Amino acid sequence: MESVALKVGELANRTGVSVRTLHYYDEIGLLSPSRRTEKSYRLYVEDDIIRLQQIVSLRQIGFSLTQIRECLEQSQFSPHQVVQLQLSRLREQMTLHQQLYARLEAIASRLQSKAIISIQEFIELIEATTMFEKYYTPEQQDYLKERRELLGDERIRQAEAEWQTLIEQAQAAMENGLDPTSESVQALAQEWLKLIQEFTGGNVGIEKSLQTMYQQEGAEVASRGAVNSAVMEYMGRVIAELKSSDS
Amino acid sequence: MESVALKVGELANRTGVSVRTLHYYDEIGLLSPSRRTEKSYRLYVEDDIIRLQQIVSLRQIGFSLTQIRECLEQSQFSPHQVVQLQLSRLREQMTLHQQLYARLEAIASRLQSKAIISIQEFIELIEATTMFEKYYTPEQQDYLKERRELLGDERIRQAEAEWQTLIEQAQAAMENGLDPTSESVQALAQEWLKLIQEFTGGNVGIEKSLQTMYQQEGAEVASRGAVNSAVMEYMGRVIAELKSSDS
DNA sequence: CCTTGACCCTAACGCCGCGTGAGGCTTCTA
DNA sequence: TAGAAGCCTCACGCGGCGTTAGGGTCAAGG
Repeated sequence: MESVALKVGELANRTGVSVRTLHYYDEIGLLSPSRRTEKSYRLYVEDDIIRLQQIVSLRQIGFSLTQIRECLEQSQFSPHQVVQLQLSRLREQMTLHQQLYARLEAIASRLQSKAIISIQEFIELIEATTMFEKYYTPEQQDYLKERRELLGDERIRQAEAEWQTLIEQAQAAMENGLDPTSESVQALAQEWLKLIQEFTGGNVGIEKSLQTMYQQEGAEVASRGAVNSAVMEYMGRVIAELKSSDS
Repeated sequence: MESVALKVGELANRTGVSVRTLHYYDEIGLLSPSRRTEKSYRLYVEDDIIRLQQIVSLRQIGFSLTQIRECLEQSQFSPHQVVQLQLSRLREQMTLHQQLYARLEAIASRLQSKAIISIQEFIELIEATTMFEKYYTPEQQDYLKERRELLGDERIRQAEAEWQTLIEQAQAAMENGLDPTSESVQALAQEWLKLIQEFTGGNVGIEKSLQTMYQQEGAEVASRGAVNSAVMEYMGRVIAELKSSDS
């Protein structure tokens, strides 16, 4: 039974760890071979190999090299604690990733309804999505996602075009000083409310969140430049009129 | 309406981006302020601020600075594609994390049944866990986890002690050259099988996986040093004898 | 005996996205 | 007029190696 002593390359081949990694571990003093040849070739004896396997094992469960060092060199350390710590860190990471994933998915699904999109539009979409996260509860977000799928890309594109028209009409009405009680403006308001209804599915909570968003961020930001606050204020009056005459 | 022009600190305060980050973005040419004072203070005008917001938005959905640069500076690029790419990368990451999490959880749950544990034992536990992943299907792993919970920590500790005893007895029997058909050895084999049964719950697939593991890795590795292959071979013969006499 | 090719060595930069000083101006406030 | 606050430009540090670059060593083959 002669003593085994492997050179870096040999050890690397057997363990699947790269030569550079072994060099590095030597460099930082995590695993220095017990022996060297007279030409200073690294020679790893059995104990070194065992230590390497330990390092690899600990690396596999996501430990950093610093943690591994502490774990191997200090006799007092609690696996229980360290594993729990590792788990909680991982959980944090994972929830962050899940949030990111949800965001990306939301963006992806909305991208589908657009055929071609400019970078500017793309970024506005991202901003809108993150704004949504601020003002809608997760449940509301799920609900809205369902609604969008239910309506279909086709209808969404249509609705967006209709919005454009409605906003232009509202702007024109306001600039022409039309009375909020006038018939044509009231009809406009009805269309306006119908579109919102279609979007919210009549969900009151969502309408409230939408209102909050417009109040907090201002009409320009909330609508991403589609409408300005003057028009919103005007339409607010029109709608109030509509509702009071309604009752 | 005078032109807005913010100094770094002001911009930093308004956007929540750190001064250092703004410096860095300037350094790598991602966002260089359009103007400077004569004392070379950075002055960010409106366009710069817009660009910063775009950068922040893209960063929020996990884009690298390089990606952001490409996205902003090249007119031809497909948001659809990039988002899909990002999603698939994230999915990969997430499955890796989930695997890691499962590993850590498995280790944590087995740590519970040990009161105090040495580093060496801890590492052996890790190795055992990763070996399990190799030889058992995910379903089998779930099943075994359930079994362990069902048996309880107490019983597991007991069983491990019993194993020790059994192995010692088997070793002694072998060394004393006891005949595989002898009554005492046959009784030993029955205990042996009973313990395995308790662990596997009588699941045939799991017994097969266990066998495969012992064959592929060798008894010493598979049992983590608890038993050597000579004893395993001996007990194999004893058990074969038991089964043939059984029928 | 000499060459060739497969190894080995050390040293040092590169990655990514900044945080954190150090050392020295400028600008605002008391 | 001083001191605080804010600005500037370097430049190192992090983690875990990959990747040259430039040079020795060793066994086999011509």
